[in-house]
Amino acid sequence: MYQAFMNLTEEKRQAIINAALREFSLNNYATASTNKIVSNANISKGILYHYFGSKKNLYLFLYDYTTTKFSVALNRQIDLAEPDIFKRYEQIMKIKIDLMKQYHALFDFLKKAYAETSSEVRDELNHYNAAFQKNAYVTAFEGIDTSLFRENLDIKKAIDTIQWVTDGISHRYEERLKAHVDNQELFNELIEQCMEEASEYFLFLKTLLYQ
Amino acid sequence: MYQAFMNLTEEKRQAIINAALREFSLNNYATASTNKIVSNANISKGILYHYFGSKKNLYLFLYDYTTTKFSVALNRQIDLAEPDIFKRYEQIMKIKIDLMKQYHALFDFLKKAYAETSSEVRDELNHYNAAFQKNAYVTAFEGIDTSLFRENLDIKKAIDTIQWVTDGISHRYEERLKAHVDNQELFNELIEQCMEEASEYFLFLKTLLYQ
DNA sequence: AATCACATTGACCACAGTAGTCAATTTCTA
DNA sequence: TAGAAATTGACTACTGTGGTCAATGTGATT
Repeated sequence: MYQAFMNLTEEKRQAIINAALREFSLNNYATASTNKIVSNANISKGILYHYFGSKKNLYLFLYDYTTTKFSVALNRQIDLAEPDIFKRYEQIMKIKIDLMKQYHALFDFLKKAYAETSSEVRDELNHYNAAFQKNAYVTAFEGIDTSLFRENLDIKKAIDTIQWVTDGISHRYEERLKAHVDNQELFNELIEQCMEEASEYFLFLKTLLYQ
Repeated sequence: MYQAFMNLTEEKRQAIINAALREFSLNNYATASTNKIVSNANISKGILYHYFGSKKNLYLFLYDYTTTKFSVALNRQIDLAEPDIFKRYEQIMKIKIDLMKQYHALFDFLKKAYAETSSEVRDELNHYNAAFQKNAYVTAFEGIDTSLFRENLDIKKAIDTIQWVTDGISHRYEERLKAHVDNQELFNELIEQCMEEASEYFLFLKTLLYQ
C-alpha cells in the first residue's frame, strides 16, 4: 500500500507526514487544505495525489500510521514487570516524548481525529479506533500493583487523580512546546523540564497515596 | 453600542447570541460562517449586518458580552468569606453551570477565543483579555485559608491537583452535556451527576490534603 | 387614512480557496 | 540513448464566503 510513497527517503517521507499531521491537527478534516500541506512539505500538488490518490486516503493513512507507531512503541517499551503506577506513567511519558521528537503534531492529530465528525471519514475512523484502543492503552496499565496504595483508599479515585495531574502538567507545557518546535535545543530543554516537573508531582502524590 | 440589537426581545437576542457562540466555538474565527449563524438563529443575513456591521464586530461583541457575564456572576456570587478552597470551587462550578444553562457554548467559546490566532481579531482579544483575567479569576480565589491544609504540605502542588481534578471531572461530562443540549431534563440530570461526582472527589482529596 | 422612519428580507456579487487533473518536463535506470 | 517512472504546477469546476442593497413589511404619529 502506498508503495511509491514508502520508497521515498526517510527524510522526505517525514517532511510530508509532518506537514500533513500539522495541517490536520490545526484544522478538522473538512477545512484542512491539501494545498497548504504540499506547500509546507515543499512538494507539488500532483505528487501528493500520485502517492495517496485522495485527501481521504491521505488522512486515513496518517491515522493508521500514527496509531500503529504509538501502539508498537508502547508494546515494545512498556515494562510490564514494573508494578509502580508512577513509574509506568513515566515510561508512557517517555515514549510519547520520543515520538513527539520525530512527529511534533502526532498526539494533537490523534486528539483531533478522536473528535472528528466529518461523515466522509467518521466510519473508517471508528473501525480503526476500536482495534487501536483495545490493543494499546489497556495493556499499558496491565499488572499495576494496587497494594502499594494506602489501605482503605479509593483506588479508582486515586488513579484518576494521577491521570489528571499528568494531563495537567502535559497541558501546561503543550503551548510552550508548540511555540518552539523549530528550535530543537529549546524544545528538548522544555521536555526535560516537563519530565522533571512530573517527577516532583509524582513524589508529592506518592506521599499522599502510598503506604 | 449595538442599540438596535439590545432593543430586541430577550428571547430573540439570546437565540442570536447562542447561534453565534455555537458557531464560533465549533470553528475558529476565520472558518466560522455568518451564513450558518443566521440560519441557526432563524434571522436574515441583512439584519445581522444591520445589528453588528461586520463579522469582526459580532465576534468582539460576543467576547465582551461573555467575559462580562462571567465576571459579573463571579463578583456577585462568590462568597469571599468562605475560606475552604473546596467549597469555593463548588461555588465556581455552580456559577459556571448556571451560565451554561442559558448559554450552552459560553465556555467553549471562551476556550476557543483564548486559542484564537487570526490576526484580524488577536490584538483586540488580548486587550480585553488582560482586563478580564485580572478582574475575574484572581478575586475568585481571594481569602482562601491555606492553614486548613496538612502541615508541611506543598500547597502549590495541592492547589494544582485540586484544579486538575476539577478539570478532569468537567472534561468527563463535557461531551455528554454537548450531546444533550436540547434535552433540558437530561441536561440538568447530567449537571446534577457532575456536581455530585465533584463532591465525592473533593471529599477524597480533603482526607488526603486537610489536617 | 396617510405618512414616515425603522426593521427585516434574501437574492445577489465579487472573490477566495477548494480537491483533484493532466499535459509537459525532469530524473532515473538499464 | 531510449524508455519508464517521478514530479511539476497551471488549470478547472465548484463551493462557500462576507457583505450589500433594493424591496417589502411594520408600527407609531399625525
